[in-house]
Amino acid sequence: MAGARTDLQGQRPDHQHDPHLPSGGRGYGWSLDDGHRRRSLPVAPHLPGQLPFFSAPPGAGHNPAALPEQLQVGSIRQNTSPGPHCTQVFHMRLPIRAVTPKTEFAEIIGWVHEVRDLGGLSFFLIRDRTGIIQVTIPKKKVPAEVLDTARNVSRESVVRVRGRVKAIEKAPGGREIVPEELDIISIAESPLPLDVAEKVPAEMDTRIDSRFLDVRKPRVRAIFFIRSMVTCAAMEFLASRGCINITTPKIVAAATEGGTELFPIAYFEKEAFMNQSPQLYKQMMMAAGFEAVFEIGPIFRAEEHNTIRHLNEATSLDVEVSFADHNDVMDLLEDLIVHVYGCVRETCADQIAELGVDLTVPAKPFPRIPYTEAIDIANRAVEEKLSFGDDLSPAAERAIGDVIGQHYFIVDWPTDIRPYYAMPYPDRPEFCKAFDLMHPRMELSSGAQRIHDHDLLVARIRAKGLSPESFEFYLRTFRYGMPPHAGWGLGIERLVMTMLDLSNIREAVLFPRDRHRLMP
RNA sequence: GCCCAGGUAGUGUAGUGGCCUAUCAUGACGGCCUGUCACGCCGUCGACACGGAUUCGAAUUCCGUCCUGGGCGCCA
Repeated sequence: MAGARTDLQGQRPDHQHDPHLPSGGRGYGWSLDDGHRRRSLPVAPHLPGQLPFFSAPPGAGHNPAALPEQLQVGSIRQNTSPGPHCTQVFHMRLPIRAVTPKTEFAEIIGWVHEVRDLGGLSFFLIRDRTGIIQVTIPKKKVPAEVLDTARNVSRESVVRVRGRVKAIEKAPGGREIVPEELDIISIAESPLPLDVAEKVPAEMDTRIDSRFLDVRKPRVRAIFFIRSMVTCAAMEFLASRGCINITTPKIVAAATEGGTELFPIAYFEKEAFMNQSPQLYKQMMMAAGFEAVFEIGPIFRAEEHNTIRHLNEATSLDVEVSFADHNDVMDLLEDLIVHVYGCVRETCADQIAELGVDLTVPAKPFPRIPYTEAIDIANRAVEEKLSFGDDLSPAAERAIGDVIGQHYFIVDWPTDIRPYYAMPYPDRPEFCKAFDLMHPRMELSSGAQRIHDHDLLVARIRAKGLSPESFEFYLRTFRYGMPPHAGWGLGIERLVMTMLDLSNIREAVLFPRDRHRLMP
């Protein structure tokens, strides 16, 4: 490992700082093992259990006790566990956000966000995922090595800065570091494939080509921090409601539901497909007696669509609950949406501010509009009139969304345009207990009470022109005691997209898979 | 699958037959500058997707290829 040392670090006398790696057994080369540094560093910047950058800012009135009861589930909101966003897992350096005007001395590691050279004075903005800090270099006052390194550093290089913190009104965050040491840990090539400082915009295509750089932008990173909170909050919420977290196969034998196109793959000597939905498997877990399950996982659709709201690989949050009907699971879905919005609002204030969105928690209950009424509303607004049995066009969805102006359900769909497993109303079988959850912009989720009667299910499969034989692995679970059940599937990307008012669904996924893109 | 729009320095753009060895911004490089915060100023560098055609002359028109964006369809 010692041989790996490069001349970038050559001038540094302190061997314990070798950034090249975890020297054997003791963890990180940067661990705070030097007596002097231990003394000079501020008191532990990480309060136990604190989420350094997800916690609400001081004075923001973070008071879980004041929240409506339905929002007070679990620990994420209350910051009692480190959680997935905690920066304090490693102690190689101080997270930039933890450097305050009161900090005396700090060592930070981050990316060079911007450089402004004023001649005798130059400013470096150093960024990590917690924030940005200004490093000020008065050329006549810093060591010659620092000056030398500062001359050679390029934007987006990773640098280590160690120095005294000064409280300066004029500096961003009211503080800056004057370096005693400055090392280039990893030099960035130039020019950059896109401008991380966001002075010049980049097209989505360029951005995805260099997604690792694109997500360095604080604005883009904020989307994914929030997405993380969305899924964490949803999981926590569902667990609190007694749902069991399951995973189901993504490689399946047959086109199980008809309808959407599947991606074929080679599975040894057999043909197989990428699964379009966990639907059949989560229903099978009702037969297994799990009573309530959820899964967050990928789904694959081989449709050649080319729109800002479709992906060929998406993330679905699927829920299935026994001894429940469509109304019960709509209530659950509504509660989940409100909970997730609430969690994001409470814990991601910085990210919301970064994105400049107005994130209001939707009010319960969401209106439940029968399909026939939805058609009427749409027909008052759109040119292309819909008739009974038509699915809603994107224009119709938007027209209804404009009228309703908030999240809403469309209920009581014609049985013919819903999947075979949707439960028809016994007294009017042309309608079924299916629903869609709509955001004013688009569909977020669809679900239904399912058919739990074997023979009725077989009849419905036949009526759809499908063959019950190819569903035997599924149908047999209905012959040994299948409870009544209901459930839904929710598109995570669409949830994030509508929550943050993103113009393109690709913004809500790190590495989108669409009609043309397979890399990176 | 159908339709529409597009491809110009690393990035984002202007440019609809000669005014273009191509505009502006950002960037990189060099120089000046001690409180910037999209720092400022001076200078330099860097591009017309590919192939063919029309024309005295093509970034610009036409044809083909490749690539891209979007709408619709499709999408429980």
